[in-house]
Amino acid sequence: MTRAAPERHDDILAAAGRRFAQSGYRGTSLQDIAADVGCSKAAVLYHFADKKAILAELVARPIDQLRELDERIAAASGPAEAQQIAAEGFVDLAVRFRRETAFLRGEFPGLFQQPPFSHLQHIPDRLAQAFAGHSDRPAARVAALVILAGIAETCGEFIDLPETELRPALLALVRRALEPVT
Amino acid sequence: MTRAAPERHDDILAAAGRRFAQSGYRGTSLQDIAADVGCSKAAVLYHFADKKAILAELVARPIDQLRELDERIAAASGPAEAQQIAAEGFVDLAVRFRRETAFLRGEFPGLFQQPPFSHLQHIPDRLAQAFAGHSDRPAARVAALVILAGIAETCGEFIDLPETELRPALLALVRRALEPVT
DNA sequence: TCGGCATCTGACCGATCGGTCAGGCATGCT
DNA sequence: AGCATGCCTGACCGATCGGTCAGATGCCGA
Repeated sequence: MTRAAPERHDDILAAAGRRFAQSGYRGTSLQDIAADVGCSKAAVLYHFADKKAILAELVARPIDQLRELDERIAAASGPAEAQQIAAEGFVDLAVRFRRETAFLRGEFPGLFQQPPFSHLQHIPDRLAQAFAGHSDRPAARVAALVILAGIAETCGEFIDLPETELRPALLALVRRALEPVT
Repeated sequence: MTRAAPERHDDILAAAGRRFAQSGYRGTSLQDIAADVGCSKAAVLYHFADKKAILAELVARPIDQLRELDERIAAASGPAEAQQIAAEGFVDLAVRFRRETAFLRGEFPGLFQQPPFSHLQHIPDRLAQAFAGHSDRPAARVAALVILAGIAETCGEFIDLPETELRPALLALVRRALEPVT
Protein backbone atom coordinates (compact mmCIF):
# COMPACT_ATOMS: atom_id res chain seq x y z
CA MET A 1 0.00 0.00 0.00
CA THR A 2 1.76 3.11 -1.27
CA ARG A 3 0.78 6.66 -0.43
CA ALA A 4 1.98 10.00 -1.77
CA ALA A 5 4.99 11.22 0.15
CA PRO A 6 3.52 14.39 1.72
CA GLU A 7 0.49 12.52 3.06
CA ARG A 8 2.61 9.74 4.53
CA HIS A 9 4.91 12.32 6.02
CA ASP A 10 2.02 14.00 7.79
CA ASP A 11 0.47 10.70 8.83
CA ILE A 12 3.70 9.71 10.55
CA LEU A 13 3.99 13.11 12.17
CA ALA A 14 0.45 12.89 13.51
CA ALA A 15 0.87 9.37 14.82
CA ALA A 16 4.19 10.25 16.46
CA GLY A 17 2.60 13.32 18.03
CA ARG A 18 -0.12 11.24 19.64
CA ARG A 19 2.32 8.60 20.86
CA PHE A 20 4.88 11.07 22.19
CA ALA A 21 2.17 12.94 24.06
CA GLN A 22 0.91 9.80 25.71
CA SER A 23 4.04 7.74 26.35
CA GLY A 24 6.85 10.24 25.94
CA TYR A 25 9.65 10.28 23.39
CA ARG A 26 11.69 7.58 25.05
CA GLY A 27 8.60 5.48 25.68
CA THR A 28 7.63 5.40 22.01
CA SER A 29 9.33 3.09 19.51
CA LEU A 30 9.49 3.47 15.76
CA GLN A 31 7.57 0.21 15.65
CA ASP A 32 4.70 1.81 17.58
CA ILE A 33 4.53 4.72 15.16
CA ALA A 34 4.72 2.43 12.13
CA ALA A 35 1.93 0.26 13.49
CA ASP A 36 -0.34 3.29 13.98
CA VAL A 37 0.38 4.55 10.48
CA GLY A 38 -0.04 1.09 9.02
CA CYS A 39 3.35 0.57 7.44
CA SER A 40 6.73 -0.87 8.27
CA LYS A 41 9.35 0.66 10.53
CA ALA A 42 11.63 1.02 7.53
CA ALA A 43 9.00 3.09 5.73
CA VAL A 44 8.99 5.55 8.63
CA LEU A 45 12.75 5.89 8.26
CA TYR A 46 12.34 6.43 4.56
CA HIS A 47 10.41 9.63 5.25
CA PHE A 48 12.54 10.76 8.21
CA ALA A 49 16.29 10.56 8.66
CA ASP A 50 15.97 9.17 12.17
CA LYS A 51 13.72 9.20 15.21
CA LYS A 52 15.05 12.51 16.45
CA ALA A 53 14.14 14.13 13.14
CA ILE A 54 10.48 13.32 13.79
CA LEU A 55 10.64 15.02 17.16
CA ALA A 56 12.55 17.95 15.71
CA GLU A 57 9.95 18.61 13.04
CA LEU A 58 7.15 18.11 15.53
CA VAL A 59 8.47 20.81 17.86
CA ALA A 60 9.95 23.12 15.22
CA ARG A 61 7.18 25.73 15.42
CA PRO A 62 6.87 25.87 19.23
CA ILE A 63 10.67 25.97 19.43
CA ASP A 64 10.73 28.95 17.09
CA GLN A 65 8.21 30.73 19.24
CA LEU A 66 10.15 29.81 22.38
CA ARG A 67 13.31 31.28 20.91
CA GLU A 68 11.53 34.44 19.95
CA LEU A 69 10.15 34.67 23.50
CA ASP A 70 13.66 34.22 24.80
CA GLU A 71 14.84 37.20 22.77
CA ARG A 72 12.01 39.38 24.02
CA ILE A 73 12.85 38.46 27.61
CA ALA A 74 16.50 39.29 27.04
CA ALA A 75 15.50 42.69 25.66
CA ALA A 76 13.25 43.59 28.60
CA SER A 77 13.99 46.81 30.47
CA GLY A 78 14.01 45.22 33.94
CA PRO A 79 13.20 42.11 35.97
CA ALA A 80 9.55 43.03 36.46
CA GLU A 81 8.96 43.45 32.74
CA ALA A 82 10.97 40.33 32.03
CA GLN A 83 8.78 38.37 34.41
CA GLN A 84 5.62 39.68 32.84
CA ILE A 85 6.81 38.91 29.32
CA ALA A 86 7.93 35.45 30.35
CA ALA A 87 4.66 34.57 32.04
CA GLU A 88 2.38 35.80 29.29
CA GLY A 89 4.61 34.49 26.54
CA PHE A 90 4.71 31.07 28.07
CA VAL A 91 0.97 30.94 28.43
CA ASP A 92 0.63 31.90 24.81
CA LEU A 93 3.10 29.21 23.82
CA ALA A 94 1.49 26.53 25.94
CA VAL A 95 -2.01 27.29 24.72
CA ARG A 96 -1.09 27.40 21.08
CA PHE A 97 0.96 24.21 21.13
CA ARG A 98 -0.61 22.20 23.90
CA ARG A 99 0.45 18.75 22.91
CA GLU A 100 3.87 19.60 21.55
CA THR A 101 4.97 21.45 24.66
CA ALA A 102 3.73 18.56 26.76
CA PHE A 103 6.34 16.06 25.61
CA LEU A 104 8.80 18.82 24.85
CA ARG A 105 8.84 19.50 28.54
CA GLY A 106 8.73 15.84 29.47
CA GLU A 107 11.94 15.11 27.62
CA PHE A 108 13.57 18.36 28.58
CA PRO A 109 16.53 17.47 30.77
CA GLY A 110 18.30 14.99 28.56
CA LEU A 111 17.13 16.08 25.17
CA PHE A 112 18.13 19.71 24.96
CA GLN A 113 21.75 18.91 25.68
CA GLN A 114 22.37 17.07 22.44
CA PRO A 115 22.03 17.86 18.73
CA PRO A 116 20.00 19.15 17.05
CA PHE A 117 18.75 21.01 20.12
CA SER A 118 22.07 22.04 21.67
CA HIS A 119 21.73 25.66 20.66
CA LEU A 120 18.66 25.98 22.92
CA GLN A 121 20.44 24.98 26.11
CA HIS A 122 20.42 28.45 27.62
CA ILE A 123 16.68 29.01 27.26
CA PRO A 124 15.40 27.13 30.32
CA ASP A 125 17.89 29.00 32.47
CA ARG A 126 16.81 32.33 31.06
CA LEU A 127 13.15 31.46 31.57
CA ALA A 128 13.71 30.33 35.15
CA GLN A 129 15.71 33.49 35.78
CA ALA A 130 12.95 35.65 34.36
CA PHE A 131 10.31 33.90 36.43
CA ALA A 132 12.40 34.21 39.55
CA GLY A 133 13.05 37.88 38.85
CA HIS A 134 11.37 39.07 42.02
CA SER A 135 13.02 36.91 44.59
CA ASP A 136 11.38 38.86 47.40
CA ARG A 137 8.01 37.51 46.37
CA PRO A 138 8.26 33.78 46.95
CA ALA A 139 4.62 33.09 46.28
CA ALA A 140 4.70 34.81 42.93
CA ARG A 141 7.85 32.93 42.13
CA VAL A 142 6.28 29.64 43.07
CA ALA A 143 3.13 30.43 41.16
CA ALA A 144 4.94 31.45 38.02
CA LEU A 145 7.16 28.41 38.05
CA VAL A 146 4.25 26.12 38.70
CA ILE A 147 2.57 27.60 35.70
CA LEU A 148 5.71 27.36 33.64
CA ALA A 149 5.98 23.68 34.32
CA GLY A 150 2.40 22.63 34.51
CA ILE A 151 0.38 24.24 31.80
CA ALA A 152 1.34 22.22 28.82
CA GLU A 153 0.90 18.70 30.04
CA THR A 154 -2.20 19.54 31.99
CA CYS A 155 -3.91 21.14 29.07
CA GLY A 156 -3.13 18.17 26.90
CA GLU A 157 -4.27 15.56 29.37
CA PHE A 158 -7.22 16.85 31.29
CA ILE A 159 -8.70 19.99 29.84
CA ASP A 160 -10.82 20.25 26.75
CA LEU A 161 -11.49 23.95 26.56
CA PRO A 162 -11.44 25.90 23.30
CA GLU A 163 -8.45 28.20 22.90
CA THR A 164 -10.71 31.24 23.10
CA GLU A 165 -11.68 30.26 26.64
CA LEU A 166 -8.43 28.75 27.81
CA ARG A 167 -6.13 31.60 26.92
CA PRO A 168 -7.89 34.43 28.81
CA ALA A 169 -8.46 32.12 31.76
CA LEU A 170 -4.78 31.31 31.99
CA LEU A 171 -3.76 34.92 31.52
CA ALA A 172 -6.07 36.00 34.33
CA LEU A 173 -4.54 33.33 36.51
CA VAL A 174 -1.00 34.40 35.70
CA ARG A 175 -1.68 38.07 36.38
CA ARG A 176 -3.30 37.15 39.64
CA ALA A 177 -0.45 34.80 40.60
CA LEU A 178 2.12 37.49 39.92
CA GLU A 179 0.54 39.88 42.38
CA PRO A 180 2.39 39.89 45.69
CA VAL A 181 0.98 37.72 48.43
CA THR A 182 0.86 39.39 51.81
CA MET B 1 33.96 -3.68 48.44
CA THR B 2 31.19 -5.06 50.64
CA ARG B 3 28.74 -2.95 52.65
CA ALA B 4 26.08 -3.91 55.19
CA ALA B 5 22.79 -4.70 53.49
CA PRO B 6 20.64 -1.87 54.93
CA GLU B 7 23.17 0.80 53.97
CA ARG B 8 23.53 -0.55 50.44
CA HIS B 9 19.78 -0.74 50.15
CA ASP B 10 19.44 2.92 51.06
CA ASP B 11 22.36 3.93 48.86
CA ILE B 12 20.69 2.33 45.87
CA LEU B 13 17.37 3.92 46.75
CA ALA B 14 18.96 7.35 47.00
CA ALA B 15 20.87 7.01 43.74
CA ALA B 16 17.77 5.75 41.94
CA GLY B 17 15.75 8.65 43.35
CA ARG B 18 18.21 11.18 41.95
CA ARG B 19 18.39 9.47 38.57
CA PHE B 20 14.63 8.98 38.23
CA ALA B 21 14.03 12.62 39.11
CA GLN B 22 16.45 13.82 36.47
CA SER B 23 16.02 11.39 33.60
CA GLY B 24 12.76 9.63 34.38
CA TYR B 25 12.15 5.97 35.13
CA ARG B 26 12.44 4.81 31.56
CA GLY B 27 15.46 7.00 30.97
CA THR B 28 17.43 5.45 33.80
CA SER B 29 19.17 2.09 33.47
CA LEU B 30 20.21 -0.26 36.23
CA GLN B 31 23.74 0.33 35.00
CA ASP B 32 23.39 4.06 35.74
CA ILE B 33 22.22 3.37 39.27
CA ALA B 34 24.95 0.82 39.86
CA ALA B 35 27.60 3.24 38.62
CA ASP B 36 26.40 5.96 41.01
CA VAL B 37 26.38 3.55 43.94
CA GLY B 38 29.75 2.16 42.96
CA CYS B 39 28.87 -1.48 42.48
CA SER B 40 27.78 -3.85 39.73
CA LYS B 41 24.35 -4.06 38.13
CA ALA B 42 23.97 -7.53 39.58
CA ALA B 43 24.52 -6.17 43.08
CA VAL B 44 21.59 -3.80 42.61
CA LEU B 45 19.43 -6.76 41.67
CA TYR B 46 20.66 -8.61 44.72
CA HIS B 47 19.05 -5.98 46.97
CA PHE B 48 15.93 -5.48 44.83
CA ALA B 49 13.85 -8.06 43.00
CA ASP B 50 13.73 -5.98 39.82
CA LYS B 51 13.81 -2.41 38.59
CA LYS B 52 10.13 -1.84 39.31
CA ALA B 53 10.67 -2.84 42.94
CA ILE B 54 13.03 0.12 43.36
CA LEU B 55 10.41 2.50 42.03
CA ALA B 56 7.71 0.87 44.15
CA GLU B 57 9.66 1.32 47.36
CA LEU B 58 10.64 4.84 46.37
CA VAL B 59 7.03 5.95 45.96
CA ALA B 60 5.49 3.79 48.68
CA ARG B 61 5.01 6.60 51.19
CA PRO B 62 3.65 9.23 48.78
CA ILE B 63 1.38 6.55 47.33
CA ASP B 64 0.02 5.79 50.76
CA GLN B 65 -0.70 9.46 51.33
CA LEU B 66 -2.28 9.73 47.88
CA ARG B 67 -4.58 6.82 48.66
CA GLU B 68 -5.58 8.35 51.96
CA LEU B 69 -6.30 11.63 50.17
CA ASP B 70 -8.41 9.71 47.69
CA GLU B 71 -10.52 8.33 50.53
CA ARG B 72 -11.00 11.75 52.05
CA ILE B 73 -12.14 13.12 48.69
CA ALA B 74 -14.59 10.27 48.27
CA ALA B 75 -16.02 11.01 51.71
CA ALA B 76 -16.53 14.73 51.05
CA SER B 77 -20.01 16.14 51.50
CA GLY B 78 -20.15 17.89 48.12
CA PRO B 79 -18.16 18.98 45.05
CA ALA B 80 -16.98 22.22 46.63
CA GLU B 81 -15.59 20.48 49.67
CA ALA B 82 -14.11 17.74 47.49
CA GLN B 83 -12.33 20.36 45.44
CA GLN B 84 -10.94 22.06 48.50
CA ILE B 85 -9.73 18.79 50.02
CA ALA B 86 -8.20 17.73 46.73
CA ALA B 87 -6.34 20.99 46.20
CA GLU B 88 -4.95 21.29 49.71
CA GLY B 89 -4.20 17.60 49.96
CA PHE B 90 -2.31 17.62 46.73
CA VAL B 91 -0.25 20.59 47.78
CA ASP B 92 0.59 18.82 51.00
CA LEU B 93 1.56 15.71 49.10
CA ALA B 94 3.65 17.55 46.55
CA VAL B 95 5.51 19.59 49.12
CA ARG B 96 6.26 16.67 51.39
CA PHE B 97 7.46 14.39 48.61
CA ARG B 98 8.79 16.78 46.02
CA ARG B 99 11.13 14.53 44.17
CA GLU B 100 9.12 11.35 44.38
CA THR B 101 5.96 12.92 42.96
CA ALA B 102 8.03 14.42 40.19
CA PHE B 103 8.83 11.16 38.46
CA LEU B 104 5.69 9.55 39.79
CA ARG B 105 3.80 11.97 37.63
CA GLY B 106 6.25 11.71 34.78
CA GLU B 107 5.68 7.99 34.41
CA PHE B 108 2.01 8.19 35.20
CA PRO B 109 0.21 7.12 32.02
CA GLY B 110 1.88 3.80 31.38
CA LEU B 111 2.99 2.86 34.83
CA PHE B 112 -0.20 2.88 36.86
CA GLN B 113 -1.89 0.44 34.54
CA GLN B 114 0.35 -2.48 35.40
CA PRO B 115 1.35 -4.32 38.59
CA PRO B 116 2.16 -3.51 41.29
CA PHE B 117 0.30 -0.25 40.79
CA SER B 118 -2.89 -1.50 39.14
CA HIS B 119 -5.02 -0.98 42.23
CA LEU B 120 -4.39 2.78 42.00
CA GLN B 121 -5.83 3.20 38.52
CA HIS B 122 -8.96 5.02 39.64
CA ILE B 123 -7.15 7.72 41.62
CA PRO B 124 -6.17 10.12 38.82
CA ASP B 125 -9.75 10.05 37.56
CA ARG B 126 -11.10 10.83 41.00
CA LEU B 127 -8.59 13.64 41.45
CA ALA B 128 -9.37 15.16 38.09
CA GLN B 129 -13.07 14.87 38.85
CA ALA B 130 -12.63 16.58 42.20
CA PHE B 131 -10.60 19.38 40.68
CA ALA B 132 -13.12 19.87 37.93
CA GLY B 133 -15.97 19.85 40.46
CA HIS B 134 -17.07 23.37 39.64
CA SER B 135 -17.37 23.15 35.92
CA ASP B 136 -19.02 26.57 35.72
CA ARG B 137 -15.74 28.15 36.78
CA PRO B 138 -13.34 27.40 33.95
CA ALA B 139 -10.54 29.55 35.35
CA ALA B 140 -10.63 27.83 38.70
CA ARG B 141 -10.70 24.51 36.92
CA VAL B 142 -7.73 25.46 34.81
CA ALA B 143 -5.83 26.77 37.79
CA ALA B 144 -6.48 23.74 39.94
CA LEU B 145 -5.46 21.35 37.18
CA VAL B 146 -2.38 23.35 36.40
CA ILE B 147 -1.41 23.13 40.02
CA LEU B 148 -2.25 19.45 40.17
CA ALA B 149 0.07 18.73 37.30
CA GLY B 150 2.79 21.23 37.83
CA ILE B 151 3.77 21.48 41.44
CA ALA B 152 5.82 18.41 41.89
CA GLU B 153 8.20 18.57 38.99
CA THR B 154 8.61 22.30 39.26
CA CYS B 155 9.49 22.20 42.91
CA GLY B 156 12.03 19.52 42.27
CA GLU B 157 13.67 21.20 39.35
CA PHE B 158 13.69 24.91 39.91
CA ILE B 159 12.76 25.93 43.41
CA ASP B 160 14.91 25.66 46.44
CA LEU B 161 12.61 26.96 49.14
CA PRO B 162 12.34 25.38 52.58
CA GLU B 163 9.12 23.53 53.23
CA THR B 164 8.06 26.10 55.78
CA GLU B 165 8.02 28.76 53.09
CA LEU B 166 6.87 26.66 50.17
CA ARG B 167 3.81 25.13 51.75
CA PRO B 168 2.01 28.33 52.84
CA ALA B 169 2.93 29.99 49.54
CA LEU B 170 1.38 27.17 47.57
CA LEU B 171 -1.71 27.04 49.78
CA ALA B 172 -2.23 30.76 49.32
CA LEU B 173 -1.92 30.28 45.60
CA VAL B 174 -4.41 27.42 45.55
CA ARG B 175 -6.98 29.32 47.60
CA ARG B 176 -6.57 32.29 45.32
CA ALA B 177 -6.83 30.18 42.19
CA LEU B 178 -10.00 28.54 43.40
CA GLU B 179 -11.77 31.86 43.77
CA PRO B 180 -14.04 32.55 40.82
CA VAL B 181 -12.66 34.75 38.08
CA THR B 182 -15.08 37.37 36.85
C1' DT C 1 5.36 -1.10 -23.90
C1' DC C 2 9.13 -0.23 -21.42
C1' DG C 3 12.39 2.07 -18.35
C1' DG C 4 13.02 4.80 -14.34
C1' DC C 5 11.90 6.62 -10.12
C1' DA C 6 9.41 6.84 -5.79
C1' DT C 7 7.71 4.06 -2.19
C1' DC C 8 7.92 0.27 0.62
C1' DT C 9 9.21 -4.36 2.74
C1' DG C 10 11.60 -8.18 5.37
C1' DA C 11 15.81 -9.42 6.90
C1' DC C 12 19.47 -8.07 9.27
C1' DC C 13 22.98 -5.35 12.28
C1' DG C 14 25.20 -3.71 16.64
C1' DA C 15 24.00 -1.70 20.97
C1' DT C 16 21.63 -1.66 25.11
C1' DC C 17 18.14 -3.05 28.03
C1' DG C 18 16.39 -5.91 32.32
C1' DG C 19 17.39 -10.00 34.37
C1' DT C 20 19.90 -14.70 35.55
C1' DC C 21 23.57 -17.58 37.10
C1' DA C 22 27.63 -19.91 38.95
C1' DG C 23 31.11 -18.91 41.49
C1' DG C 24 34.50 -15.83 44.45
C1' DC C 25 35.50 -13.55 48.66
C1' DA C 26 35.08 -11.87 53.21
C1' DT C 27 33.21 -12.29 57.73
C1' DG C 28 31.86 -14.50 61.81
C1' DC C 29 30.23 -18.53 64.29
C1' DT C 30 31.30 -23.33 65.87
C1' DA D 1 40.70 -24.51 61.44
C1' DG D 2 36.75 -25.25 58.95
C1' DC D 3 32.34 -24.17 57.49
C1' DA D 4 28.19 -21.50 56.46
C1' DT D 5 26.26 -17.34 55.28
C1' DG D 6 25.89 -12.72 53.24
C1' DC D 7 27.53 -9.76 49.72
C1' DC D 8 29.16 -9.19 45.34
C1' DT D 9 31.21 -9.95 40.49
C1' DG D 10 31.74 -11.00 35.42
C1' DA D 11 29.77 -13.48 32.01
C1' DC D 12 25.90 -14.43 29.83
C1' DC D 13 20.81 -14.58 28.10
C1' DG D 14 16.70 -13.19 25.27
C1' DA D 15 14.21 -9.14 23.98
C1' DT D 16 13.96 -4.82 22.02
C1' DC D 17 15.79 -0.74 20.47
C1' DG D 18 17.29 2.59 16.40
C1' DG D 19 19.03 2.14 12.06
C1' DT D 20 20.75 -0.10 7.37
C1' DC D 21 20.34 -2.51 3.09
C1' DA D 22 19.16 -5.08 -1.10
C1' DG D 23 15.58 -5.90 -3.51
C1' DA D 24 10.34 -6.08 -4.55
C1' DT D 25 6.36 -3.41 -6.10
C1' DG D 26 3.70 -0.03 -8.30
C1' DC D 27 3.08 4.18 -10.87
C1' DC D 28 4.02 7.43 -14.60
C1' DG D 29 6.05 9.60 -18.51
C1' DA D 30 8.48 8.66 -22.95
